[in-house]
Amino acid sequence: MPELPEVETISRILRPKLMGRTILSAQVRWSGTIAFPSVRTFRRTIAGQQIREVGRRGKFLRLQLSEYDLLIHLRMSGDVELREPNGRFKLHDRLILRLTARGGRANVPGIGRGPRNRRESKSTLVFNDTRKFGRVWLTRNMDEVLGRLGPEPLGRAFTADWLYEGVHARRRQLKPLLLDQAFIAGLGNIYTDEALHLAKLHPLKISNTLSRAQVVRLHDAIRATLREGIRRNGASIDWVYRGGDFQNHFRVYDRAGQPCPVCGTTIVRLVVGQRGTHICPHCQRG
DNA sequence: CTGGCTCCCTGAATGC
DNA sequence: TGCATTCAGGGAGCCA
Repeated sequence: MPELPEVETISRILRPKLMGRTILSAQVRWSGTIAFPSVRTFRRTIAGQQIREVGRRGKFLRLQLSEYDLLIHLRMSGDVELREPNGRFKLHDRLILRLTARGGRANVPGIGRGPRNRRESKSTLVFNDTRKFGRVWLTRNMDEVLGRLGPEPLGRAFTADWLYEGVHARRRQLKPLLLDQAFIAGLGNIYTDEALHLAKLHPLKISNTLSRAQVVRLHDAIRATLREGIRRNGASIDWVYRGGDFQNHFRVYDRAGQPCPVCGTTIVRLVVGQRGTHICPHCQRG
């Protein structure tokens, strides 16, 4: 399931391929995909928009367009890929954007100028999402979608001091707090379990009981885990395959019954905040 | 403020 | 073998 490192990987792959291209038209194959605006308005508005920048905020993929932002949340099973148009769909394709060739000029009916150039190598940007949880927004004011997100854990604002203040301003179980996108943006189930194990902290520990040293460990662990995830191009599990390798280096996630890489104790799976949670009962004592 | 629960949805795993 | 049931998971929304 795409978390910060997976979305970052997708963003880095797409960025050089998409920059400067213009969206010719949109085909919405499942209307529920479009969170905002209406499908009708979405289709009309996005045509003719040029892709100016590709980036990420939390787990959102962001395509900065001429006048709008296209925000994509992959949730569980979403994937975005550039595909050469062959007229065929894949199962679970939800949204298809027709693009000009790299550096190509817009040729939108009613907007573009000049005759259609059939030799142009056009592409399609496809949002494929098995479980239909993913959503897409097209907005002039992205803060309406992203405004409540917490800081980027790999950004400058995310310091050990900030984290200490944050966990002590609340009284919450550690894991649900780390998963709360309004607290920190980008952590999901995998990286939270991995970071807590690296920091030797129990997921049920109450946030405002953390010592200074524990907060520093947690801060370092979050950053180290996310950086390793990005370095390995994310984790490739479920139906989303990105060529990532991090799934082969999990310390605890999805490893119940197997030995802890640190101490050899058998890893246990429990449920915390309705989420499957994996810990080493020796390294992460409550 | 906090946590628990449900819902959305599909495919893999499990049960009979 | 085949059909039915269960479960996972990100985030919104609801309730206590």
